Amino acid sequence: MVRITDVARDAGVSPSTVSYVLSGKRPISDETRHRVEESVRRLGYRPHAGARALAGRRSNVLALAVPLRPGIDVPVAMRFAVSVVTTARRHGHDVLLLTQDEGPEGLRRVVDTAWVDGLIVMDVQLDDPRPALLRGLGRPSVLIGFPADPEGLTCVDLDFTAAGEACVEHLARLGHRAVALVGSPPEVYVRGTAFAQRVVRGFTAAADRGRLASAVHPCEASPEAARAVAERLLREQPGLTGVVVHNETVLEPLIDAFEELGLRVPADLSITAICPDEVAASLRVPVTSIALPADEVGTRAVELLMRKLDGTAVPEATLLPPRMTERGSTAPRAVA
Amino acid sequence: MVRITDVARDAGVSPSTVSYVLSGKRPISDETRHRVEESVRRLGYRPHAGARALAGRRSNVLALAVPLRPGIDVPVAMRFAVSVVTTARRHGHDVLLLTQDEGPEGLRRVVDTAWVDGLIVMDVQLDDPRPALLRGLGRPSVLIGFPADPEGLTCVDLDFTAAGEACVEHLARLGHRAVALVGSPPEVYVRGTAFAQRVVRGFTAAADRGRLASAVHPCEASPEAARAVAERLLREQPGLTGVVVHNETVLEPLIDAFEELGLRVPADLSITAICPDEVAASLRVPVTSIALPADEVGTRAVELLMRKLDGTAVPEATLLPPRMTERGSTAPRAVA
DNA sequence: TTCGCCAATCGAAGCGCTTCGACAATCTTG
DNA sequence: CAAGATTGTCGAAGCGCTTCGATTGGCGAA
Repeated sequence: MVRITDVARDAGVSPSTVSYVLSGKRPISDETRHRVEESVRRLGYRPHAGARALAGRRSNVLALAVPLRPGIDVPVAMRFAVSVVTTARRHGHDVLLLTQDEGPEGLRRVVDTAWVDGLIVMDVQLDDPRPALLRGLGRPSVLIGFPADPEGLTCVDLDFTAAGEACVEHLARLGHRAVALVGSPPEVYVRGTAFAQRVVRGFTAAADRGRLASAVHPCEASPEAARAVAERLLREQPGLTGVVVHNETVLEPLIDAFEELGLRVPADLSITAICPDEVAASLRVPVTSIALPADEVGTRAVELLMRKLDGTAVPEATLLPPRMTERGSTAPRAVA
Repeated sequence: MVRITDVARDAGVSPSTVSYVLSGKRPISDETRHRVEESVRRLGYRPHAGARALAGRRSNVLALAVPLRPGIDVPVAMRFAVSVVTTARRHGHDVLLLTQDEGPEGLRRVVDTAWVDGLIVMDVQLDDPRPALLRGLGRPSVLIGFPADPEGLTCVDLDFTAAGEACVEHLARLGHRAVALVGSPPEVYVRGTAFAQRVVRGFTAAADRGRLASAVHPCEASPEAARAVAERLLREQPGLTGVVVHNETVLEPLIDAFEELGLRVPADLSITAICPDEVAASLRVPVTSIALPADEVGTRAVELLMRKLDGTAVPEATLLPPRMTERGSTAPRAVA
């Protein structure tokens, strides 16, 4: 193993000079710097991470807590993780992978042992125990998703309110005058993630603003429930021509139900969804949708964390703007 | 932060005694040990990971290189990663996540900086540049999958030969006398992963042994290719009643094609596959299949690595036995 | 010419831990 | 009952790096 003293001897300088060349924390003359850099290259010197962490009080490692719970969209989670790793590397950091099954204790452990400089916690739920822990941990952290009380934390997520709005506005622009939201199962609104409510809020606000008739229907994750909701929608809202779906599992059965009830998509009924692109694109009728921008969320989370590590103040909430992909499940309202 | 000297003072012993209590590397009297353990608990002492890595020349961290390349089954890869982390934790190790985009250099970096004690590399291909690198790295490593030349390396994978055999034997047991293998796209056999060939070998060997008529057909990953293969099979092998599919993307179109050609599954034709359980189970006709046992592969990889870290010799190749899940796509051969 | 100043570099002191050799104290054994 | 072996503990020396204060030499100002 090549040590800093080996480089120093090779370059004819002291170890501290080598350190300063590498860190740039003190001015070094061009000539010396070049000589040191050349020695580093030639000897293939790589600072010992443990020694560096010990002396410098910085490990250049981030912890990433990934979710396991059922209901998680695995490819999305993975894309997110990859973008975190990639961005962290660009900032000279490595990523320690934590899974849920060690529980919140795992977070405390990697902080207490000084393994990590900061933490990124994915899939934060409304009733999550981790935010409270993070507040007391004394290390910078960034959350993906919003807990019940985001006070004093840094959170990143898709702007679900804006997503709900964007769906309605898209339909309104196409001339639709009566819209409905098919949402998540009822229990999600009670104790689940905050984003469900935010979609409802955006949906309703945009509909009211545009003077569209609107209705919201939670929906269980079963084909039967989808069928029931479809029938109910047509019964209760006769002029309905636009539907927003925020429940990927019922998307397909819902479309089937509508077509069996005699409505063609998009000729008679326009549908937009908030769901992963893969789901929207792989349906029999590809659906115009807004996806969770996993790459962007990951990148932003790391960048926010880096700024916190630098001591810079960052906003508590970062909401990423929704981006809609049109896929042909929406069309201008047919004039009767 | 609580240091080892704090614990030592609290327990009335020297720091080295605390260290020996924690590591168990020297005998300590019961009485002293209990006093130290009590102090550790009360003060919430957690050894500084960097200091430990520096002094002990062991970081207790593993690197896990996850694949990104298209064609990877993400949920399977994720389950694998999770099982690696979980098992590593059980052995007191953490896991550093490496992605492909830093290239093989990333492996060298984490080894040179002494971040990791060992490496686990997923998704090893026949022409992979990493095995050569690993050989020269001077740290224990375990590969998932087999490179062209596994000499001197430790590799784990599903026993694809046995999987091919198991499929044929299952069909033979049901009375089928003529079977065909629909395999991966031709290019996979040329420069892809080694497992494709191994399936063919097992398939052929078992068929010959059981005196079944057999044929092997590579197949492109398109519905049209599936259709073409289906037609060709029926034309060239008139008595065919059993098909083994090792190509998840054409599984569905293939079944459609057979049914359109007038063959019912499983009444007229039995089908078994080697593919992820999710794929096999979610088809219109759930398919009897053999899956890659992701959890088991991950666990085994870590355990092998731990043994190498302990200096124990381990086998170069570990082949996990296939496990078949019956799902109703296979039936006894109808007697004409 | 002398003084102070700044830039560039060095030396030494730690960071918190493990480990090695030493040393009492206790226990065997002939 | 002395000599040696064993057991339990301590002190000190690092592990490889960063960082702080000190030092040096060259400079312009007095």
